[in-house]
Amino acid sequence: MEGVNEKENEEVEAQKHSGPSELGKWAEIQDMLKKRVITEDDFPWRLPSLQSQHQQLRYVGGVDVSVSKEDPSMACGSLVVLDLHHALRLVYQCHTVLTLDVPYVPGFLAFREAPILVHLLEKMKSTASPFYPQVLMVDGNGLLHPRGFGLASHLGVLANLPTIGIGKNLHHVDGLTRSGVKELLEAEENRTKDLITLRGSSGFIWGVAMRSTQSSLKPLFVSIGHRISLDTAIKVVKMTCKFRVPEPIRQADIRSRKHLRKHQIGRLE
DNA sequence: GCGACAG
DNA sequence: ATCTTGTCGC
Repeated sequence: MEGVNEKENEEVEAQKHSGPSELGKWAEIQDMLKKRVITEDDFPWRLPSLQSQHQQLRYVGGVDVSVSKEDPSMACGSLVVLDLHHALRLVYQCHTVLTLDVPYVPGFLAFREAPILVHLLEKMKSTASPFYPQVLMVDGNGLLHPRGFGLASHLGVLANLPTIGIGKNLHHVDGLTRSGVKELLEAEENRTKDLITLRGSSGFIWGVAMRSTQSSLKPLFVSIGHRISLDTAIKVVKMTCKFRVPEPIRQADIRSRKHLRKHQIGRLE
């Protein structure tokens, strides 16, 4: 009977940023699209192995959006594809500079970034490039999200592509907190483990905290995006980690930054 | 009531 | 997210 729940708080918050009840509508859209998420392996390829007469995973994509600090309405979205068969060599990259009007609101990142990324994917698909990604890594969470539908899942459903969510920070959900996870990682029993299952107080497994490199104390937060199981997602992430951040994400990040700077200098007066 | 809150 | 060079160490 107390009408003051989290949803309403979000709506109040929304009006400060995106107009009346915007967040409520966004949450409805998320709940709707979430019904289409597939949380098991759903693709024709297999993980790379010595002998396999099946199609193998080879082209792994990564996406990122960079924003200019001096002009927060200016952004650059990037899509890169790396070749798993050739030491993660870059085989495709595409960038688009545009103005952003949608603000960043925690829990609603997709409404800010997904349209840009969908555009990049559609553009690539229309060229019939042989490098179209078999799986896409996204800088943002998948199931690890207040409503179980973060950017990686959102993009996966819209593009109908297997996606993996990669968070560099934990988004608090279901009793999981940064300090709590930090203590888990430092617990004696987990000292040497590189994977910590993120089980919330509800019992649901939201993803894993992963030490992607031996030298990295700070974990990566991996979750299912769409059309892939958590186990497979973890394996793909491990295969692409030269440094803490997996190469597809890292390359997209580096290149979108660089592209944005170049674009700004080009139109500087 | 206050704080927390992916990028 | 963004501002940013050098620097400490394997």
